[in-house]
Amino acid sequence: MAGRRRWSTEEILDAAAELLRTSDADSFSVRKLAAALGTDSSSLYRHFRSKTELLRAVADRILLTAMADHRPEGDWKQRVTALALRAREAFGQQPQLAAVWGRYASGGTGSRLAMEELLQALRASGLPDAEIPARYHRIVVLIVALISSEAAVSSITPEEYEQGMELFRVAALGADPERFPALAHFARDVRPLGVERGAAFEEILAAQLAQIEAEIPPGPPTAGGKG
Amino acid sequence: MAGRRRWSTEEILDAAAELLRTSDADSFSVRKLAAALGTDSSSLYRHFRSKTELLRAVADRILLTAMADHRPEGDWKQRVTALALRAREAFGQQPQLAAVWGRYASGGTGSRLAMEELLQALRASGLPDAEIPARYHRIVVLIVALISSEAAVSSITPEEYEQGMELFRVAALGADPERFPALAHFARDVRPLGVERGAAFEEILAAQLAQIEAEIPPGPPTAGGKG
DNA sequence: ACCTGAACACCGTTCAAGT
DNA sequence: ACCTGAACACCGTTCAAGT
Repeated sequence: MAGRRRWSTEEILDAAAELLRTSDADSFSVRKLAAALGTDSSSLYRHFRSKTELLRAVADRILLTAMADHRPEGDWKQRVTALALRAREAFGQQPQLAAVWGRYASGGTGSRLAMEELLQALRASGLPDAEIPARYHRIVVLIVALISSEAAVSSITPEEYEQGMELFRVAALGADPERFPALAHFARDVRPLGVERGAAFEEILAAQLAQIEAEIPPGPPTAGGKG
Repeated sequence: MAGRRRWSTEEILDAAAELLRTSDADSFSVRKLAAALGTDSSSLYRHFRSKTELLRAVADRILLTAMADHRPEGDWKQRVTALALRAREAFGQQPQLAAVWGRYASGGTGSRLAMEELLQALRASGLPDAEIPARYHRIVVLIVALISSEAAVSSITPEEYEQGMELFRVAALGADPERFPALAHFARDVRPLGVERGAAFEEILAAQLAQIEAEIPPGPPTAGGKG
């Protein structure tokens, strides 16, 4: 096994995923990946046209892993929520992948599994087929935005975090009550981005799903009730 | 005027904003900014501790410009929507700034103006003061996520866009109907991220605001009616 | 035919040496 | 006292020259 020289595309993706998982913040690079594989960065360009293409493939792999053992449960809203939380967890501490995924989507098998589950959940909602693509699009835009934004915020360094908190404190607590009456009034209660974000994610998604539910025309209930 | 050697922080911010507005996608760099000013990049580090700090200051300036002539109109939901659309327009084609803003927020005067207007709008909604900070946070998280995500998606190059579209087409149109029945069924109707995003932004925000409105306790209507 | 060392054209940031 | 040229430690990507 030692001194191996040839690497399959699969092995490269695995190594990249591993490096992304274990390395700090934004420190992933093609050169470091090559070094971890004991080869030169130039040889990786035989497998991928660019760093983006490589990261896109890794992102799909992450999604695939997250979706592989996913079993839908509950009503359609619970299914969409569970799907979103899975994706969120998968990309949680991998801001670079979340950013790539957020910009280009992934477009592989992982992506297919996620698309399929979301579409199935929407079909189970009772929405007519004609209404589903627009709602699907809205949900995807929302989930991708929330996940990639959250990952970006979570990846700032402690120093950057402190700097941001300080700026926020100055902006809020130092606001002139004459010019900024509402801000001065709530200065001690408002929180900056990135603090206690967890709940916001689910609340925002729930509001979107509730809105879609309100648009469902009355009809026979779908199967799944207890009695 | 020619041959000037000293630059104020203000002038540097203006030059940076100008360079960001006119340069392509991700091509902004400290070195290019220094070159545009006719100086060396090292001299800029007297004014800013890091590139992030510089960009954060420029982002706040963008927000300040967008908010300076903003006059609130309509009911609280219209005010929040107008605010969100202003910010969206301001950061629209400046993905680097949107990314920095999305990660750290800006924390200057522009930020204050935006915070103030959002808080005032929420107060006008009839929500009790105690409920406002949590709703405020939800709205901020949502708007920042949508704007920075949209900017990121909009900044991909034409080649990357085509690559992404091709991946999406393969994933959707090539899906095996046995394994991916819903995806195969909707293959021609679903759209990838970044296509016709405009409507989704407003729909998602509207759903969130409707949800918040539903949480408002009954009370005397606020002023503003016609008759 | 396949692979890769070395190079190209960049980065952000620092600091010793200059004026 | 102030400024900055040159350097440090990196990037992603290409391609001629090697085996």
